[in-house]
Amino acid sequence: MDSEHNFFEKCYQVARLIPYGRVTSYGAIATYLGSARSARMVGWAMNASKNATIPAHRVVNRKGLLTGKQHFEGTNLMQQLLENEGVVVIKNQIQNFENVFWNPSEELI
DNA sequence: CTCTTGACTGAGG
DNA sequence: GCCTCAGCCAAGA
Repeated sequence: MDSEHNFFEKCYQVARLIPYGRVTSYGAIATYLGSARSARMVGWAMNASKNATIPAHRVVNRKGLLTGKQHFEGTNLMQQLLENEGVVVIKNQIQNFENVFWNPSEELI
């Protein structure tokens, strides 16, 4: 119902498709969904994703900054999760961001 | 219906 | 490179 192909559902699906040890940006997801200007909606969807099993910690802003870490438990849980996957994070900033960046519009078909 | 908020992004100074 | 402003779209009060 309800539009199984909602913006929300799409966000969730893409988020689930993010490979292990990779990260992407809100804008990249929004662009892949066809709404490049709706990056905020992606983040907002992620907020609602708390009730779903989604690796939201793999989604950061275009700078590779963990802007959403504040929404996780604790203050460095998001960083811990990323480092656990091999992603180097220093002070909420993903190191070697270009290398771990995963673009759904390019790598996903 | 109107106003505010928000896990964003790009352009301008 | 950093700070600020404007655009964007959806949900809640």
